[in-house]
Amino acid sequence: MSQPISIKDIARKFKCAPSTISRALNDHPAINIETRKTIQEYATRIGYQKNTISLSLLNKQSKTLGVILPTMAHFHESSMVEGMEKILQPAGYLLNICVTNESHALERAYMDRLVANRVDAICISLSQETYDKNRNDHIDHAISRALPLIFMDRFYHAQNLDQVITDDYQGAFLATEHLIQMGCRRIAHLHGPKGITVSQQRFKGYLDCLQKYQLPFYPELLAHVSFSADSAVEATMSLMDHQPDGIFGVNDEVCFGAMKVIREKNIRIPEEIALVGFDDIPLAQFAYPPLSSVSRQSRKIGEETALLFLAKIDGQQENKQISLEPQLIIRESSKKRII
Amino acid sequence: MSQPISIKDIARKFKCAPSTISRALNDHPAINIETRKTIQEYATRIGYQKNTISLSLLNKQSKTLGVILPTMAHFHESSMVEGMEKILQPAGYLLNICVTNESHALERAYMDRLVANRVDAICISLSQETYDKNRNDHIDHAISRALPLIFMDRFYHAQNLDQVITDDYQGAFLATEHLIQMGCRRIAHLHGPKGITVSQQRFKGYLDCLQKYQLPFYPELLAHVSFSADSAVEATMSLMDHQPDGIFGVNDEVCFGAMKVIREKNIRIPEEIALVGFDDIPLAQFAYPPLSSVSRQSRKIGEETALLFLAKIDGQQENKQISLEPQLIIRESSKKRII
DNA sequence: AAAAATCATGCAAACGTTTGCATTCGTTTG
DNA sequence: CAAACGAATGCAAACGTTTGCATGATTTTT
Repeated sequence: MSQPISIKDIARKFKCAPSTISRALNDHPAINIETRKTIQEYATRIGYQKNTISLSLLNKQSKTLGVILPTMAHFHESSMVEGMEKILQPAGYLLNICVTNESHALERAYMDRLVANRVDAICISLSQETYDKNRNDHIDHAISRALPLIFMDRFYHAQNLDQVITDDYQGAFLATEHLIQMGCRRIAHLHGPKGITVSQQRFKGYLDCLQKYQLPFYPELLAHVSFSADSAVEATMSLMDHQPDGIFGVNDEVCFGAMKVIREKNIRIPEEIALVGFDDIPLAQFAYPPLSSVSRQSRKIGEETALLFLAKIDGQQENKQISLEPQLIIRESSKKRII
Repeated sequence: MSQPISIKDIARKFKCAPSTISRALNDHPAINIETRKTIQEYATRIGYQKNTISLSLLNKQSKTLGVILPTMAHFHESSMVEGMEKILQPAGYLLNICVTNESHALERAYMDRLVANRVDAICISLSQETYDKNRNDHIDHAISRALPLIFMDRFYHAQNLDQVITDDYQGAFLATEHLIQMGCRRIAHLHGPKGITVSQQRFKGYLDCLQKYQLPFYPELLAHVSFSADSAVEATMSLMDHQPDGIFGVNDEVCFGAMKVIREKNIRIPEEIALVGFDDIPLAQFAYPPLSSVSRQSRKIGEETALLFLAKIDGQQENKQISLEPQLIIRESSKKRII
């Protein structure tokens, strides 16, 4: 494997100092304009490519961001990444993307690696295990080394840190309220994985909304699922024994699972059971019937995170908490009456 | 922002040479066992983290892979990434993920940046524009600098390069054959974006299968879509004028779009029109009716790509072309008769 | 007691690039 | 003619780590 060409190689060719080559390539006015041209031409011709590693070492910045995500399988996460790239590519940043698979150990390992790699910041969506075990040493560690750390998507309890999240509580409240307004009185909830803040917040929004409208909360109308459609099948079956007239799902995928079960039981949607999901994935409107959902502007979370980072390295001192407003998108799956 | 602690800082503390610290931290037997322990303890206590950048510079390897993708929005791509991570994380590699949005210019820019960053290899899924414009200089350039380059998912015409792809042709053939065996005689095809090899291969598989079974190809039963469900709506409407009795979609999303149109026209699936998609996304089985699809083992593409890379840096010389066998998953959407 | 072996540590170069401060010219100015 | 100036280039240090070789100190062997 041939070594890449370095500035020193070029210097040897021109019988001059590496500093001259460096300046010539950077169009430094101190270098004779003719010399500059000649060197630049030669460099492009032989395909010289600057070694950014040495630059990172020198300037103590890698122009790279670490991104730690629990998973990438859902539309939500990949949209966030796309949003980040959209802002950060023009700014010259690369992304180191790490998928923890909700494992605390992996999250830790990746965190260490990113720190060792001297990324300019870490954007993290905490893993479920980190919540469960409540082990935050790696987080505190990162904070203590003054490495910009931005919590993305999933809330971290500590006050006053940089966070970009959606108001899940508000979104869940909107969804539940809508079902109530459509006439539902026995609203079931497909509850996300325990311990995950996202699940808890959505459950809380659902609960508080029931209370506001003085509807009782029936524990038998609660079923736990993971975030997959698959997991919703069994959960929904168990719900069916208790005659719900509406279902609020922790995300759209589980609603797809629920709808399948409901259809197979020949129960009509939305007449007998209305449904609202969360995330507004692109396929939501192609469900049968089209699925109402709460959009949380996944792409925008990524964009805002990127912008927050840029502001931060631009000298902005105070930490910022950005909460994006969710939007209720109403489709057939919840239209029990004309609105 | 406090500077991270370096080996030199520790050396100063212990009034010894940096080399001693380095060896101590790496558990080098030449260093007194007691000294080693003391230094290691001190290092962990003050939170020393090795600077991998300097190591990369020294060892001429960054332990990082560049991954260039046209998009991340689909299950297929994020699964590939997850597959890569699964293999590469234990091997100590990080991923630099770049989304080109199918733009040639961005692909070029990212390529340069990754080369400048001295990634150990680049895994690329070519952008549509690169195919369209047939501009491969950046590719040839990378190849000429002996940087391991692995084509992932999308085929590159040059022979004898490293490639990990699915046999799209074969998958399309299987899907079409299945529709024929189910009794379809007027099979429409929702053709993917022009110029993309994936689209072309699937179209070719469809065509050749029709021919094998001596069925005529009706140009009016061809409609072009992007990869989104949305784009399939209009396309399917236009098809409906020509009474297809089966549809083979370039991916699952477009089939969701098609199914919505068909349902709204009160045409029965699969009795009047049978459908088969491609990718076998997790929601396919939750379509109404459950969608038959060709699985292309997205995750496995990522895993194989990672393994190919590992073999490569392990000294394997010859290039390898890996083609993964697609699998037809039969569900309700195509079951016109009992099988 | 001298030679040899063992142990622990230090020196310095290397990786590729940038940059403040010389240095070496040749030219202009008083 | 000397002093000052300007242009073009070179020197060397710096970033953080590793590693072959040398050095010095102690112990073992003959």
